[in-house]
Amino acid sequence: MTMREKRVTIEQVANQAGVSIATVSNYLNRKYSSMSETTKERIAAVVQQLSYRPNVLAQGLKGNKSRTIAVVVVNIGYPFCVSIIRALSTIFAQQDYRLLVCETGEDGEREKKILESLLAQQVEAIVVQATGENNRLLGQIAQQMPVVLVDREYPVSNATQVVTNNVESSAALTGTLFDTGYEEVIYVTENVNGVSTRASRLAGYQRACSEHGKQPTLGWVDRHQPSTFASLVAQLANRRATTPFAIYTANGLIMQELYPLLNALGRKVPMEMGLATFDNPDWAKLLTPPLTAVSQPTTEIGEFCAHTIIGLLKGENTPSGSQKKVLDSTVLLQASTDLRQV
Amino acid sequence: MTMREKRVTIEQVANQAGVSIATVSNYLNRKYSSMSETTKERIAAVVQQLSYRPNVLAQGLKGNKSRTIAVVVVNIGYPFCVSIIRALSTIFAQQDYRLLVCETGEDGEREKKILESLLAQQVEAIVVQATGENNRLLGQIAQQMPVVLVDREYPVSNATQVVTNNVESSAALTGTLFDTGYEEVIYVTENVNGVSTRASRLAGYQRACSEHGKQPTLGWVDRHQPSTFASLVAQLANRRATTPFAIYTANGLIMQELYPLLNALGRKVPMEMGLATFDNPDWAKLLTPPLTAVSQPTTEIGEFCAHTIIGLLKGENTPSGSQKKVLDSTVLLQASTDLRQV
DNA sequence: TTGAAAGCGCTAACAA
DNA sequence: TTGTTAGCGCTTTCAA
Repeated sequence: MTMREKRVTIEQVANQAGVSIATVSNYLNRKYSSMSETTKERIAAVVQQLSYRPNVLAQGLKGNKSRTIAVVVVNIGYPFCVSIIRALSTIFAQQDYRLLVCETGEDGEREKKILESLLAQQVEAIVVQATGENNRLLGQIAQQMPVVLVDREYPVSNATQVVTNNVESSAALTGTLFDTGYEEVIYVTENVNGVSTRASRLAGYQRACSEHGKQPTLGWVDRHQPSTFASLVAQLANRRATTPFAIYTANGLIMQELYPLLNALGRKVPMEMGLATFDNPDWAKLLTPPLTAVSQPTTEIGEFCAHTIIGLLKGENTPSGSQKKVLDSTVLLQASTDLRQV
Repeated sequence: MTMREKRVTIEQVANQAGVSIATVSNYLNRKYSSMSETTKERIAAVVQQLSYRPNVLAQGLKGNKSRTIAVVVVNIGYPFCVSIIRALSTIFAQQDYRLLVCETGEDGEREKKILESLLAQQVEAIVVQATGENNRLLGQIAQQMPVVLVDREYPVSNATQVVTNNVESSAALTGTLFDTGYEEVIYVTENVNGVSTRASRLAGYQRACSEHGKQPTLGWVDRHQPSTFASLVAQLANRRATTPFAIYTANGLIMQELYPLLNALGRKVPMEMGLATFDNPDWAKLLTPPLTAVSQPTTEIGEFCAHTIIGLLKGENTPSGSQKKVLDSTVLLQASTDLRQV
């Protein structure tokens, strides 16, 4: 490939159209207020012919506007993140904003690097599913541009928060499991580790337990250590098969790991063992029986973030202090926790 | 939030450090060849103190380098695309390149807009899972920067192609199903519609049929029209249960839609009905029984694209003409097509 | 109705 | 070893 063929510039357009650079610029920015039809047409023709496109970098340098928004998530592959990214991408594309996608891998250092790089990149706003290790930095950034914390809550001044009602929906699911007839609900989670969603879901579970006069039972796993799953399941294997219990996992990824192992136990679902998970991965309805889940309104979350930012960006009205939006998840009961069935 | 606080510029750093702008620039670009320790230290201190970060837009304007790569996929949510994006993102992040993610939704017009916008954005390279409707435009772009066509093959001059051996792996899977003992393999696909992967997988299926002296049976569905799935399954319901047949879907998304309907038929899998799919979605192993699948080396594909681009970008050695790389998929046999089992 | 000219923040010759 | 200067391509006053 023959690289670096000189790109067409506004100057060439101006020359060829026989007008000044400024006039072309005005034309491009639709400042037609007073511009002869002939000029317009002439410029249009040349733009067409040269297939000229203004250099976004140059435009940005002048006005400090990059027309770029960044989204920073823990893992680009998580269904939750994918869904958020899709929503943002769709809306921003319509508004002629570009979307920069970054991934922290739950690593605070990496997150810091990313945020600094975004600053250098002159992005106009940031949506971030934060690790919680850079709250101060995020606060500073939020003084310069819109920052939206999504999914996880942290004390960051000037940032907008968009979260779901984790405590309530977790409690609702747990309560339903007890009401359905499970004597015991075993909650399987990762180390909370400062992550607000994990803390909230756990709290919701615990609240429901105490409300139902039940003892909480926790199973701890680490997704990066398969042995933690194995030993949890080994414990379960030793149980008497008399009282039916339910397994409730704190997110879909845990269930994804755990499920094959649970299956190998040979316990009948849902009669001997109920199965439920937070998150509603697209495979939940493919399992036999289909899996009870808490479905988060991911598309709405993404859309809300996008609209918030667009609002902030055009209306220069700057709502000081932090805003917080809570969206509601839905409990989807399926056969995997239905004790009434045959 | 108090927007638009003046950002720190190189000039302020220079002033405060008592040196010239050029010296700061040299320092930033590690052109230490001859620079006194004191100067270095002084600049370092000021950079630190002001937490200065060079404006990427300005840097880019000068050298026409945006340090941005774009990836254009059909759908950000498809597991195949997610996997590619992740690989690209990881590698480019390491090299301090940013990744712009765009989505065409299989729409040629939208793809065209995106490509033009990327051109304006001065991206340095493009990875694209193309629709096939902008081959000429892609060819032109490929004269200015590296263009990698991924997944789908089209006649685009100067572009690198990265694909998998769709024909062979599809034939291999089909052949295995026949060998296993299924009298008939029903291939379920979407309209080929000019998409090379669909054509190849279909061709592979047909080849295997003829090699085994079997009649091909095609089921056509449209993912945007649920009724097509329903009517396909209705046909299957009328079959006598005597001869075992297998269903082989052209991709994971089709299987995802089809599976619940097939399940409702009540046919025993794998004895009365075998199930297999192209793609290896992460839920394949969660089904009962686990699903036979053709696993594409998505991570390798992404990595190959990334390395190709990085090579092209630094080594200005310009390999003229198109290159083509074929990576091999793997057939993963699971219980869903295992007729030997009890 | 149009154009000249001054930057935006940075890099890279070339001088000193 | 460091500084001066001329742009990169565009927007935006301010004049003409």
